[in-house]
Amino acid sequence: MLDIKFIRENKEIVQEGAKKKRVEIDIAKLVALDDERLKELKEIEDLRAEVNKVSNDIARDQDSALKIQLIEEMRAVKEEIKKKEEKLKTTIEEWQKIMLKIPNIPSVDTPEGPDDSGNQVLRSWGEKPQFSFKPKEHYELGKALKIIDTETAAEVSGARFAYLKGDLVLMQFALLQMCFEILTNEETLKKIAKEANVSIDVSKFMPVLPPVFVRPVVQVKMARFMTPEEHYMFPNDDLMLIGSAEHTLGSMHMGKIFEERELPIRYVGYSTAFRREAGAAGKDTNGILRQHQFDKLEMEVFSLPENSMQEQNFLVAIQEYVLKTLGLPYQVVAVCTGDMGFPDTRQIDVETWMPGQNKYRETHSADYTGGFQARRLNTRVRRANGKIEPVHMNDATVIAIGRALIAIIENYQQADGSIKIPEVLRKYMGGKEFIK
RNA sequence: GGAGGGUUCGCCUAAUGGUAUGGCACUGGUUUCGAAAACCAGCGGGAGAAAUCCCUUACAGGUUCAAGUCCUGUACCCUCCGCCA
Repeated sequence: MLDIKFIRENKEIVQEGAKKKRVEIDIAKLVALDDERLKELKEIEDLRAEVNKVSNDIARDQDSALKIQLIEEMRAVKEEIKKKEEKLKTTIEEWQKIMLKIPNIPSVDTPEGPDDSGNQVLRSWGEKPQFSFKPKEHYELGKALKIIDTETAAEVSGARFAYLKGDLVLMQFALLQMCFEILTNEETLKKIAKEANVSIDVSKFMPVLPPVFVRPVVQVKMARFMTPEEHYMFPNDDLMLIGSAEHTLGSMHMGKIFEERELPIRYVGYSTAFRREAGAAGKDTNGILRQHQFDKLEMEVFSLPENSMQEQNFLVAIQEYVLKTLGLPYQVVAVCTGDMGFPDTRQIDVETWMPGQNKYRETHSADYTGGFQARRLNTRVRRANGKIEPVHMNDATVIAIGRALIAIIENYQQADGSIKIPEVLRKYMGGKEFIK
């Protein structure tokens, strides 16, 4: 949610931002409603002030005749307040409906475009591996090696589920181990920040295992409830499954006011993500690229507004470091206005090279939402000068297991169909060199 | 799932239905060579240039001129029972 004051003072910017994001909004109507809201609020507050004052008089007053008269009067005033409150409630409801539909404004360096065709490659890293044979896709290799079984999963659970088996399972935990070591080592983080030219204080990340269920009202505050049909809903329990650890990490500090010196706060959370993939019918149906269920390690950072853009750069640098460590070629992409998330002001994706598909595929995302989510969550910071404002929030993938495994399988495949295990992972896998 | 108890500032805590108390911690200041101690001030949120006003005792309603306090519902926490990895 944007600040209503900001909206009132920057109508054109807000309108233009929404247009770039391909979202339709009616600012004029919102402002008119807001005028109404403020007027009604003022009237009610004045009446309340009167009641408060007179009630005090009643408590003090000795003259019982006067008392009875005042009580009579206040009864009438109370009726009036009630009526006005009814009206205000309707006004606020309508006001809120529009407010929730106003997207965050794209940063100035966000490229403009209608959809993912407008995304801009910022840089790329790594040599694409050369093969003396035609590289295969992950699901062919995975099936032959008996480490990915989608057929059994289809019978048991349906499409877009999989059994991961054997060494691939060990590799998942190896990846997690490796990433946790990076994110909890201050020296490594300092090195990453320095190389990326990021000038913020780095500290360790606090590891978290968050709940995978979330209340829908909280999801609304995270601005991740724009498309309810993409989530698994449990109406009997008023719960839904999270689509990312972000949803229960970002909401950890609802209603909290941080002191300036407490920030930044950095979390790394591990959870399973659940997605219905509604509207993705027929897309990426083979293998484990697009699953209803996958595990993911996610970073969530609460920071001061002036540091938060740097913070996003830091998070992207970490993503790049992870991929470099694994020896996987990638490109960093500035996601354009028409493709970026509703609450994002700047979105950076990292796409990793997938030789089997002969293209880059999204493996990481870094969402900078500014104070947009924080305003809805009411997560704020008290500055040194006493002023209170929303914190800024960043959320970014460390590693999405399914897609990382695909990248490793396809990049490290051998002529005989085996998979060479990246050296950095071997120490977590009993020293093994190949999956075969 | 059943029974009972609870929820007031970061922590603790007070409040015959009469308009949220005090302490600790914290922040700033005085003092000090510096610190500790002591003393002074601030310390739930919002609007406002300010005066001031409104809101705030888990949340949502209700009764009342007036609700932390009475009533109803919900959430969460604790204890015990049941079930359970």
